[in-house]
Order: sequence, then structure tokens, then C-alpha cells
Amino acid sequence: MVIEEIYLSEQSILSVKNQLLQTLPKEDLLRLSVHLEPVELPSGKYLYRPLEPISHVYFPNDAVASIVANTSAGRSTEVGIIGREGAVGLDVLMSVDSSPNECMIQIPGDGWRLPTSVIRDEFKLCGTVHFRLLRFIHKLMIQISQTTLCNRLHSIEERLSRWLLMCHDRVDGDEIKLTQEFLATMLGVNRPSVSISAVSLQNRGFIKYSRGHITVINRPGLEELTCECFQIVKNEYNRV
Amino acid sequence: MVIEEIYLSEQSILSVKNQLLQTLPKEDLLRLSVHLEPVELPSGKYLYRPLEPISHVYFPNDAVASIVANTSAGRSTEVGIIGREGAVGLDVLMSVDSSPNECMIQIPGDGWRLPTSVIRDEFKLCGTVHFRLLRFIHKLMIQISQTTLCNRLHSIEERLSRWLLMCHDRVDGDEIKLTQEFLATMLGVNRPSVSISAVSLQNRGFIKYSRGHITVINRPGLEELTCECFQIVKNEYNRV
DNA sequence: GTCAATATGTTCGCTACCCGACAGATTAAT
DNA sequence: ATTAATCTGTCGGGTAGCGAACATATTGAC
Repeated sequence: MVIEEIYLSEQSILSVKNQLLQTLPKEDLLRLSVHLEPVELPSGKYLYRPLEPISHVYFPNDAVASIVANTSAGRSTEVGIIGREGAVGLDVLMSVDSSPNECMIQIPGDGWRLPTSVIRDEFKLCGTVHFRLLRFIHKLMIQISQTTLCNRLHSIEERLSRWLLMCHDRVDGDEIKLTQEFLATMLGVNRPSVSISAVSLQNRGFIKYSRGHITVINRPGLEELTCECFQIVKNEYNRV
Repeated sequence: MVIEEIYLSEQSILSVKNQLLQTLPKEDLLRLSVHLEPVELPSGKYLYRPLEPISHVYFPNDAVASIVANTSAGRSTEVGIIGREGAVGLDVLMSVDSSPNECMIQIPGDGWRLPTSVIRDEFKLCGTVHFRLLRFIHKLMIQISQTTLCNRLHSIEERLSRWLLMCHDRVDGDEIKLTQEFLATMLGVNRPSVSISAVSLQNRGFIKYSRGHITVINRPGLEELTCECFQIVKNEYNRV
């Protein structure tokens, strides 16, 4: 993919690892590239907050973001996860300015962003980008639906494995930087439960970890241990 | 319900209790009405099945449909509920033909339907209908997200109350026709647990029930008992 | 190197819920 | 009316996960 224009430099285009952007027809990407801004996405950064206007849509390259729902009592659960396969903040395409949920960076990295106004204008063209974005929104809906079921019916160990696999699919390499405390919040469980499951996974030789990072060392093992939810969502993402 | 024209008779238009249709600009509804077909929606009817093509989009009047996710082991959970405020099967607008979930009628009634091809053509016009449908899809996403959290963090009694309230909002009158067995499947819990919660709600005078139907007799009581998830989703639906 | 901060491992009592089983109650069918 | 089918209530053993507490290990700051 070579673009000679002044907008995105050759080098920048090469670093468009975000698959949603990457697979757009060349002319569409070119049009958007005028407005694409590279951004660092450090761990913990909020991309939007509950009921506050969503200012930009983000396209992660190697970062991973979580959509999180909160209770007024201060408990939280992750409802969805978005990485290089998609975009964050597409709510703004659906006649709203904000969401009751929030979105934060789980796994740090970088990405691109577009102002809300730009993505809305592009969306109104009702061209290829429009339908690609809608297709991604659907995948995300299916992911959230499956998490609804998973949260109800599956064990912490199964869900932890699924979470690690979903992250693993979205990062470069096998190392995932996060604490068990953090994981507990994402899974909506208490921290000691994560510890117990993590020990179990480590004893089986599936993962290895210490203070704030986890390394996947036997992915097939995790895939066998986790519930079918992982594959169901993955199949949906692979459907054309 | 009699249709004398190929269009909708005045009388039929009056019986369009589906709010998504009802609140469309008149010319949009007129255009669609050519293709709108009235349908009975009996309890248990499947509007679509997992990974099978979605043939029609349904607009319930007084019926209520559930989007259900299943495990291969035969367990199920409801992930979302759709009544007169929306439409069933909008997945077809998002570049897919089917969903890994299924959708069935919980509360019988009637409604309207459009062939997939018609709604897709209408959607491509990118007019008012387009954006109204997207707005509803967003509301549904928020509902599903909140259910993800609710399934993880809230008690059966809270969730049962929420479910009854959501149904109550979507039907005429105070009676809801369904068995506890059915409720257990929707909530993804075992049947005796529903029985215990139902007894509790009845003892407090919030509901009254017998063999296959439940009557809401103290709605404010239920609203006080349930978790905040109910109101969060409702607020989202009331947002313009 | 010392100390504070943070991350992790582990224990223990408790509770919500599961699962299976069964009994009683209501309705429908003949 | 009798029977069968369905729906509902309840019991009791078992377990996953909660919550609080505390011990230990690792890291970073000074």
C-alpha cells in the first residue's frame, strides 16, 4: 500500500496496523488519512467517560481498549474489548453523543484517531467505510452478547482464559502487561479468585507471570481450557 | 386488522402500536407501509435461529421478543429484550445475514414485518429511517451491555424484578404470561431459584401469580427492589 | 541499603446459588 | 370424575465465589 500524498507519510502508512483501516479501499483510506492523527495510548487512559461527549473515534494499532460498565457502588465489569480489529467510540455514528459506559486502555500501545465530526461526515457518505464500520459494530454486539452469557454460566478459570486469549489475539508477542487486581476488575470478580485461577494456569504451564505482566506460553492449552465463548466470538470476527 | 388497500388502511395505521414505526415521519411510514405485513406472534415462535438467514425484520406491537444465547451444553441466557419500542433482526442491516444468537417470542401478541430485502433497500437510502434504526440498535447495545454487568454482579431477586419491569413496560396491562421454568431459562438460573424469588416478591405484595402468568400489582415496589440496571437502560431508551 | 509501596499467595468463614429429588397444586383431556 | 400433564414449593447436600484479613515477595525511591 503506497500513498505518495503529503498526508500520511510512507512510513506512517506502514504503521497502520489497525486492520479496520488497513483493509479499507485505498481511496477511502486516502480520504480519511487527511484527518488521521497518530496517538499514544498509555495504560489507563480513558477514551471516553460515562455520559460525557465522545470527542474522537480511536483505531488501536497494538493497544487494547476495554468497554467497562460501572455500578454506582463502585463495582465494574468489562463488557467488551477492542483492539486492532476495530474502532472505539462508534456510538457517535448511532445518533448519540455519549454512552453510559466508559472506555479505557488496558494494554498500552499506539493508534490513530479521528474527530467525531470527521467520522460522522464520512459515515454519511454511505459508502464502503459506512458498511465496514457497521459490520464491526455488529461483531462487537455479538462479543458483548456472548459475554453476557459467559458471565452468567461459566467459571472464573474459563473466563480468565478467554480474556487472556482475546488479548493475546490483539497484541504483538506473548506478553500482556497488567496486574491481577486489574484483571479482577475486568472480570468483575474479587482479586483472590483471580490469584487462585492464575496459579492454576501457571501450574499447568499455560502462562507465566510476575508483578504486572503475564506471558502466554501454551496457547493451545488455554484454548482447550476456556469455554466455547472464545471460539464463537472469534468465528464471528472471521466471518466475512 | 383488515387491509383494504395494498397500503395500510386508516384503521391499520391506528393499530401500529410499534413505536419505532409510529414515530417515523409520515412519508417514510407510507413508503414502508406498502411492504408491511401484519403478523401474529405466538409465544415460543422463533423469529430467527442461530446462524440461519434472517428473512424478516419484525416490529412488535404488544408482543415481546427475547434475544437468547445458547451453549452447546444446552443452557441458555437472554441477552436482550425487544418490544414495541424497537425491531427484531436488525443484524441484517450490518452486513451480515444471521446471528449466532436466536430470537423468540416471550410474550405473545402481534406485530408487523418487512422482508430483509425491503428493510435493506430502505436503509440504503440513508434517510430518517436509517438513523432511527441505528439509534435503536445503539439502545439495544446498551441494554445488552448492562445485562452483562447485571448477570455478573446482581442477585437473582434483583434480576427477576428487572426482567418483570422491562416486560411490564412493553405490554398492555399488568399481566405477563409465562412460567417460572421459562423465566429460569431467560435469567440463566435454575428453576427452584426463580420459585424462591417469586415467592418472596409475592409475599411482599409486589406481584401475584399462578400457573403460567404473573401480575404486577405494585410496580413502585419492584422498582425499589431491583438494581439500578433497570433505570440506566430506561434512561438510555428515553434519551432523544 | 533501607524503606515504602505495590503485587501476589493463602486462609477462613459465609452466602448465594446449583442440582436433584419429590410432593402438592392446578389445569386440561377423556 | 378420573387421569395425566404441567406448574409450583420446598428440602438438603454440595460448591463456587465473596470478603476480609494477613503474610510474603518484588520493585522503586531515597
